[in-house]
Amino acid sequence: MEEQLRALAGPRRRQILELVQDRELSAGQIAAHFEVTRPAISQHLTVLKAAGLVAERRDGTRRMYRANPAGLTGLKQFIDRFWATGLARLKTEAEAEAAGPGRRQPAAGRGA
Amino acid sequence: MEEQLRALAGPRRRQILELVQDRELSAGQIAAHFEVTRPAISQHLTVLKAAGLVAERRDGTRRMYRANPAGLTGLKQFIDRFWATGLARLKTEAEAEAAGPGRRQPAAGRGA
DNA sequence: CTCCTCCGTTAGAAATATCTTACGTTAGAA
DNA sequence: TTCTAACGTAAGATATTTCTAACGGAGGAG
Repeated sequence: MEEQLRALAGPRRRQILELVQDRELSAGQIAAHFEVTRPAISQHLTVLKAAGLVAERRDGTRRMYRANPAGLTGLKQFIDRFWATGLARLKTEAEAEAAGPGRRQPAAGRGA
Repeated sequence: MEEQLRALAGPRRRQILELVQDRELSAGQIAAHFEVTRPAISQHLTVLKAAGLVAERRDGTRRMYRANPAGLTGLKQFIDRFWATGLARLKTEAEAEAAGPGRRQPAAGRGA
């Protein structure tokens, strides 16, 4: 998950990912969308591939890339878990607040 | 979202986030869990706070921190959207494959 | 008031990321 | 084979990140 976060942290790589999200493009086609040099894009593609966020397919002398949603599995789980835990805590606190801001021992929690 | 991704990309900051996910801790208590110096932790907390991933509360001379799940909203949406789009594409391709690997014009899609 | 604790901020060193230029490799056309 | 197109890789410059050491301010105890 470390690799995926670091890969996504770069804005250029997120843009690349958007490009190949719903279509397959060659390295050259991807590079044509940006103002940086082609080797720079190639390096970004290497990082994305290492993180499992894009899949590579060879077609003669070209290399075709497309997004690989499965590579996001770990990160998605991390965020979902965090999100769920946080919401649960907020809910608990809201209930405690509703039960009585001054009380110290609200009547052993029956939610809603 | 840029800020949140860069904040999460550092392993140390993810560990901090885990620590304050379900309890509130002071800066000093957080620092005590790591082997780096206290100012380093303070800087990480500044980054996390700027990204909206933690909330700060003052208690006398101390500063208490806890995770703020709402700060993940944008990133969660980004990942969920990406995930959904990718799964939809995979599903479409699987159906096309099932309809006939050699065919060029499968009989206008009736799913499953 | 003085003293002490807790913490953020600054300055600077070391590691890392991102880009450009130059080069090497592979696949197909002539 | 020779030539060309499409890419990846290596080397090096510059910017950014992450840490440590030193310092400064705010809040309570005596």
